[in-house]
Amino acid sequence: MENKRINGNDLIALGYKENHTLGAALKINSKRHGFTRAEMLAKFKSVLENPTAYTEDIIFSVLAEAILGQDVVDATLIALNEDPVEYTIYGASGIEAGAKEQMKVAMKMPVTVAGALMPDAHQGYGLPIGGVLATDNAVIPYGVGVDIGCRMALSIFDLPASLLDTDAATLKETILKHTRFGAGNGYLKHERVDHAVLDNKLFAENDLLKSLKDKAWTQLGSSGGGNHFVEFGIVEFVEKDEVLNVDKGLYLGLLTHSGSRGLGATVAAHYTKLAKTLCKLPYQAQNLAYLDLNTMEGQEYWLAMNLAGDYASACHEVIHDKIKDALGAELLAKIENHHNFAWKETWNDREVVVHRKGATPAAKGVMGIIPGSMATPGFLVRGKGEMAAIQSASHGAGRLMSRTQAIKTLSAAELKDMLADRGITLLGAGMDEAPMAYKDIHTVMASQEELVDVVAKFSPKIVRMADDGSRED
DNA sequence: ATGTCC
Repeated sequence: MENKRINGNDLIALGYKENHTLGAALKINSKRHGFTRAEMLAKFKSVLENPTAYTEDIIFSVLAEAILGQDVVDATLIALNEDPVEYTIYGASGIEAGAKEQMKVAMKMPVTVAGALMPDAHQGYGLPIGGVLATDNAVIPYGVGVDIGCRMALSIFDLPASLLDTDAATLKETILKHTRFGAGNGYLKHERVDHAVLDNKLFAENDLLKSLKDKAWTQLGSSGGGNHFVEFGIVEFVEKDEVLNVDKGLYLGLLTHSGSRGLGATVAAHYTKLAKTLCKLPYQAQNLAYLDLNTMEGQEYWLAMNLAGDYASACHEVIHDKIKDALGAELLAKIENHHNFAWKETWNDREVVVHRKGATPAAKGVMGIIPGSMATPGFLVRGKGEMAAIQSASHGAGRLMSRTQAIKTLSAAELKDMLADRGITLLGAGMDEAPMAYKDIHTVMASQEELVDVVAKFSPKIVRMADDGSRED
């Protein structure tokens, strides 16, 4: 406690305003410069009270200048509205305060038309994960998320789910052979496959994308890390679905979760930085910097975002095709959806840009997939087109604890027992992906009954994720 | 999420 790191709240308590001076002070504090916490707090108080005395100070001049100029700078910033637009929260009691605070800031943005918070929401950069935001002709790179086009795909095969018992070894080998995980990982030249997405003319027209094309090729059909997975499981239809034309029964399914790999990450980083230089917002809203779609930069991002989305889709397609061919299976149905993306949609008779950052599109009749965790079911759903939710639903159960907290507190033995108990084979994965680190999917689903109907249940049985070394097999 | 800071 004595030497605890000084944070924004400590500075606000000293009288600092929540603007760029806070950032300048925290940046200085990050080095501490040999001062104790108490000495540093006294310094910060003194600089705030008499900034002119510090304009030549080797450490504090940057802060002093920021304080002296703050009124001028604040006047040049794009102002937030005083009153946030009202928005609906689903499953509010299970959502951390930080996510709601972030949403409130987003609702004060001058371009904001409407918003909604999904029941799996938690804090992110700018817009919370599980946040849906409709804007007027503007796109927020951090409203889409850093993994542009992160998405789900489910293949339902014409094979009985009993193969998971009778042919488990073959299925396990098939996943291991045809998937690749880990940050930065991809395929060697002779292992690569081709896909029409690589012929997109943007790879020749946009300099940034040109520089990323080769990496995109090497990573085509790979899965990456974090919460991404490829898994076999049981697809359960309790009754026939007339639209999909799938009979009641238990089928072998392949479910994948991944995004646009290095390509999307680089696009996101580039345009977030660009948006921040073009769109100067108050401190609390800096990560919500937006690009006007009537500008060249806005158009460029829109096209690059769509390419990253197509690329993410292609990655899933490659994985599903390889595995379907290896099994010699036929497809009964295939369902897929982005859950980190922005779309032009009509909301209450108005054209808006809908950002879904960790949210499943759920327009009336639109199908989507909401995964649980490695050891809990996911759901094939059909949207109800609820306008209060901007036609969206959650993109999963949502994290209950941070990755670091999960690795520090959860028991690997407990996870092992749970997997054995449920008959689940886990390949790779770290403790941060243990089911105990996630909210209860059933509670989350109950919170969004107005948003989606459940069509089928998916129970994971053979799960592959990136290995981060925090768990022994 | 991301070769986890060009």
